Amino acid sequence: MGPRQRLITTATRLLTEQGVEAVTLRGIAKAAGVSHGAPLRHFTGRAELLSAVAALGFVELRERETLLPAGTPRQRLIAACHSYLDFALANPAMFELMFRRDLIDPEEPELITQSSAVFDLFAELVGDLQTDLKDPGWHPGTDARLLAASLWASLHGLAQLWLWGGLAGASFASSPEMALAVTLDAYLG
Amino acid sequence: MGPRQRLITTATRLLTEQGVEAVTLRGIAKAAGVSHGAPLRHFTGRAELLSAVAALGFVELRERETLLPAGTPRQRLIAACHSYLDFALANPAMFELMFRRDLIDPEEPELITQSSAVFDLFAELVGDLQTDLKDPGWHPGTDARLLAASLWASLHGLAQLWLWGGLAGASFASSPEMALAVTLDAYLG
DNA sequence: ACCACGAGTAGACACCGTCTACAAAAGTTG
DNA sequence: CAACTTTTGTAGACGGTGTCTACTCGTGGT
Repeated sequence: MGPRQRLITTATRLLTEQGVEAVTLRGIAKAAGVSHGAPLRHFTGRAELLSAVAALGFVELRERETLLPAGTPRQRLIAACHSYLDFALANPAMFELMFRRDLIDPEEPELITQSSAVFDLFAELVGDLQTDLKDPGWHPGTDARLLAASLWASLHGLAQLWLWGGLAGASFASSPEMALAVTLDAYLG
Repeated sequence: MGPRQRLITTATRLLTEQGVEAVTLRGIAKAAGVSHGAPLRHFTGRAELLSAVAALGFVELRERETLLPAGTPRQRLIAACHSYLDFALANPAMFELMFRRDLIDPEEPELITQSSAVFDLFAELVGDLQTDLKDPGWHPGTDARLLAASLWASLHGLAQLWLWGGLAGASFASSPEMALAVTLDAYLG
């Protein structure tokens, strides 16, 4: 494992263990046992390193959505929605980093590739349900990618607001599962 | 206007003009024409100042949702949803600050008060539609606040993902209005 | 006259990201 | 083998940031 990869894994560990505030360039260098300037030999700056970390987050998210249990298109889409929320709740720091424009570089090709792959997979599940013969009439007129974007945004907002904490005491009980059920009922009910 | 209020308005101006990255304690002090340490005479730290700014953001958001045109409960709820998205798109920096836990103090009483007020108002609109006699059968069994939280999360995710930019090229056309229409159709269709 | 207090200043400290000059190690090539 | 190049790492510096402390300067009250 080259030094570049070692820095990425060290940063990932630091991120999940100590949160997004701890992922500082000097902190990563210290945790990796190198001097504070060493990371800049392998990355043009902090944004590039953290972009690589965030890209791994999207990879992990996609793996979750790939390993869904078999079932009807409807069951698989519902499982994918749960997966998204589960991922965000299980990896709050990574989830935050993945959408923090000030920490990562949105133009990074690897990041665009991996995030697009997640969305494409999700849109595919939506399309599968739309064209399922045994489940007809589900949003027949709307573009699958537009529908997927809308549904994904709902899940994303749920995860974001839950992690934000503002709605915790106000509305949900002890987990966003209840609200997710309402959301899924609205789209799939 | 006391010095505390002047610092808040200066910070707000700096935020909307130059983005969330520009809202630094020293930058605010310079923009206000005082020395770099002066703000700490009126705020315990940066988080308290920015929390006051974010609280104003929630106040402005609530004003938007209060000044909705008259109409049926259904029309008013739809207008409120558009208002939320409009606010986020019109004030992207403020919207980002309002949900950045690392910049504000989520425990700040004023912040909790104002954000709760927005949610309460939104939940009231949801409740009005639920009990509207001319529009029966809309999610009759679910708690109004839970339903409001789910719907709000959908709007929030839409705004967040749009401002993030990842879905722009991928799915929406040139504005999130299309996706919002899909979302509203799912909940209210 | 005194003094307490609100408000501001200047300097220091510990971080941070980034840049530069330098050194060592590793691989490549004559 | 020797010389050279590339990779990798180091140490220091610079400007920026949030926060703390000591000090100053009015202003109003007793």
